[in-house]
Amino acid sequence: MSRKTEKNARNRIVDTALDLFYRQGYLATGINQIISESQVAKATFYTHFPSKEALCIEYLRARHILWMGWLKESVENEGNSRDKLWAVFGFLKRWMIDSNFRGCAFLNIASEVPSVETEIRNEVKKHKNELQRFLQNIIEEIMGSNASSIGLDVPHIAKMIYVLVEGAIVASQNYNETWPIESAQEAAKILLML
Amino acid sequence: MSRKTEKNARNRIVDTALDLFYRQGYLATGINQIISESQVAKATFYTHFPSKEALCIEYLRARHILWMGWLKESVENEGNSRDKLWAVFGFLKRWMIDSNFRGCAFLNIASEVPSVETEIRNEVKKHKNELQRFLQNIIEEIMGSNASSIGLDVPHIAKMIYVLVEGAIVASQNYNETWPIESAQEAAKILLML
Amino acid sequence: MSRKTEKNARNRIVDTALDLFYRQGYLATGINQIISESQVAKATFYTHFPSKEALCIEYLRARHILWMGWLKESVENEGNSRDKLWAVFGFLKRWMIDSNFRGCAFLNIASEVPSVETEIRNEVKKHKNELQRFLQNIIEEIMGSNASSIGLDVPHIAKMIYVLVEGAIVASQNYNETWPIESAQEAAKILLML
Amino acid sequence: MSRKTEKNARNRIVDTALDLFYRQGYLATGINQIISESQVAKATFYTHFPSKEALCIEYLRARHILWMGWLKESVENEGNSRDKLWAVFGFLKRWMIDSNFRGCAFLNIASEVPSVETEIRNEVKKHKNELQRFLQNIIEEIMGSNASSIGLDVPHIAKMIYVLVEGAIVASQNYNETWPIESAQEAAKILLML
DNA sequence: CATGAATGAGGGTTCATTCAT
DNA sequence: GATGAATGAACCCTCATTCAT
Repeated sequence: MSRKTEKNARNRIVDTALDLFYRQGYLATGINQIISESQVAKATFYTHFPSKEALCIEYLRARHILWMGWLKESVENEGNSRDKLWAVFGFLKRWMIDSNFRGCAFLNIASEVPSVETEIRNEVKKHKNELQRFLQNIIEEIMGSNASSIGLDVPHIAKMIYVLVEGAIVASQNYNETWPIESAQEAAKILLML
Repeated sequence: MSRKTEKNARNRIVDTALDLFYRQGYLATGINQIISESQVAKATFYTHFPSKEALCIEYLRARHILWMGWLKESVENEGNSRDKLWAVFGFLKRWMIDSNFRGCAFLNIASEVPSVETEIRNEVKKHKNELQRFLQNIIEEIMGSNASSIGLDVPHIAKMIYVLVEGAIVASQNYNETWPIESAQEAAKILLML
Repeated sequence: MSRKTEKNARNRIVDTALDLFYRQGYLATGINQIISESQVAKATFYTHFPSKEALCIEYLRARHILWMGWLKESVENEGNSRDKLWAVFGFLKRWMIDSNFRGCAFLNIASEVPSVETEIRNEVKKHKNELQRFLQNIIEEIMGSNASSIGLDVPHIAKMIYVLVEGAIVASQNYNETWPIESAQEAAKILLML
Repeated sequence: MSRKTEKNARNRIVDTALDLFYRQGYLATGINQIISESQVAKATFYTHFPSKEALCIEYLRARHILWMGWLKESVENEGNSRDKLWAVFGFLKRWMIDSNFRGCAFLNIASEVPSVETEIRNEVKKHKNELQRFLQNIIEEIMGSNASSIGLDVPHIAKMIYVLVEGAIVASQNYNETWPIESAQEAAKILLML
């Protein structure tokens, strides 16, 4: 009894999308491949999802839960708040390697779907908002609630760290190497030593 | 006399690709649209380019020259080396706004083409290498050749700045806002104040 | 109510292939013509056949059944085993005339598809194997199980007759005349009179 | 100095056609491949040949000279007229093996071009006529001018041998084996032992 | 004599979606 | 809830041929 067939059709479809949309890209993945790998009839697909775009939304939501889960797991055993931040970069490195440097599912979709006013792009923003909140919480733990001596407060620093994280991901994706993540980590270290 | 029709077929095709591949994406843009907007017969396209992918290579090379030109223009009137770096961020803001926050043509293509061992992805790497060199030259001017007091040398800092720039571009693209570029600029200021 | 439209799409496609692939040739017949004469949408074709080559396989199998049916019909009313063989040549003549001397569907395809290790060429071989078996059975009936006085046994003679039949078909096809079939029949008569 | 480039354009084109039309087939070989392998510009091709079909005619004529040359060479050292006939079958075997069992260039073209009233098909017939004449001459040498005891004269027997040769070629082509040529030879032996 | 650019028509194939059952 | 058949539009690419130079 395979892992896929013991689930219902809808779950199999989403699981397949999680794999194919991420690895091959959204546009490069056809409905035919999805239904074929999901072992689902074509019409069955359309009883569960009104369109390919609807599946994409579902994909992004599932991916969000998955990835944020990985992220949170990676810090939950760290007592020290600074260690949490370093754990984030450690996670990024492991994740990029494990995913064959495919990069961020959400930024990738944003590249494929230029139109901003779409539900897809909205999901991307929601994901990045939560990533920012997550990072800001850690920064807040590190810095305390008081602003730094040179006038930089938590939200400012958090945004810089967030930008570093994004740059680390896309640069690592481009080069198939992890040094950008290490550079970002070093930069974060400096920025927080204020 | 339109700007396009006074050129020859090949140039019209590349110009159209510069527009469409960037705005709509590589996969979302069909050969049919390209030849129709280039006012060129289908077979004419294929006398100039062996495949859509070959045009993509040409597109990336033309885009590289174009964008690096913009980048270099933006700093050439700055005498001070620090001002050059701030001019870079100024350029990024203007560019993102003017391009409707479509982001980096090269990173977008890298998202659409997951396979690393392709000529396309190679062009992306080459572009980013030159961007890194450009930034490193400015950092070198700023820092001088001597390493910073806390042991960070030019290449290290340059990589951090590069990662910040990448993060600024993709985050700005995602949010359709310029604050990530400003955050990156602030972070760069701190990193270079060592 | 036309003969074609009362059947389902798949049958209409195969029927059309039976006609066009045979009359015009495999390469000279495009998918567009097939779907147009089958009254079928292009995508419908590809729900039934993964490729043009797959239809070709189907065509060869259908043609095999058809042609072997004609061949067997032509001898089934002959009591005498020698008469059966002469009936074969009689059939060849009628068939070549009725088919406008287009010749053997299988040999024609073999001429169009040089690569031997293809499923298409394999179907050709299978057809010719069965034709050989059919002829050998008749030869066996004629000669009995005992070898001829000059040492030629059934399989040897059967192969000669088979080669004669092939030569009769292609020579008749080339000249648009039936005399090669008559020459082959005469030769067979001599070979079996041993 | 390669063998091809020392010749003029026209010869290079015909040489390329001799190779490609034979190996790949007429329809499967495009003008582009021919001009590319001939190292000739497209327009140069059309200054020498009004159409692809015209090149095909030229190809068939060149092939005719080539193949008949091989055939005649194979018998010219045989003193005995019977040995000449056996030499023909010996040649067929060597030729089929050397040509990778691609078979008769003329019959192959006849399969690809069903329309009988074409110059192409006419060239095929002319070639086969000469092959028949060649065989008949040998048969005549063997049998003398007097008819056989059972009333078969030279033209009759020659046609049978011709049909056997055709069958030997196409059957050998189909199976990628030489036994049909040997079967034809054995049959010829019997037919001539009258 | 030779040429690269240009062409309309068509090649085989896949797209996301809808339908009747 | 699930299905296979059917679809029009579009996919990338190649065909044999002609043209201006």
